[in-house]
Amino acid sequence: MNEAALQAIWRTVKNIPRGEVATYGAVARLAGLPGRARLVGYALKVAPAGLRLPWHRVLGAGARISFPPNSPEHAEQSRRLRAEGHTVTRGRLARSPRTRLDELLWKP
DNA sequence: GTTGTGACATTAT
DNA sequence: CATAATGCCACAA
Repeated sequence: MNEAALQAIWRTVKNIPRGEVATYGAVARLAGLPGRARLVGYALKVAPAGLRLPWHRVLGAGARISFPPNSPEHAEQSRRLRAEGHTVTRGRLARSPRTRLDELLWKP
């Protein structure tokens, strides 16, 4: 197992502020694990509930929700994102054409 | 050991 | 828009 990496990922996700979001790739980079986006998905999957991670703020490339549409997880993530002021359309965060994705992403 | 799968990303068709 | 090819790697079988 790789406890250190998981810890780094969990710590990073925990630091994403309310109203901000980050991609799996970005979280991996910020955690010092460039190129290991898949590990982030795994880390979130196995994260202890007690950590209270804001997992809903982690999106796929293009600000897309990485759960199948109509899945309970997808619904839950959408709900939480909307609760933080975002507009979710067809599984993605709404962004006007002029607003680049970078503007929505968490930049520490 | 190998193989298939997956909360992924990027680039190229 | 959709696929495919790579790269990545933990895990289960």
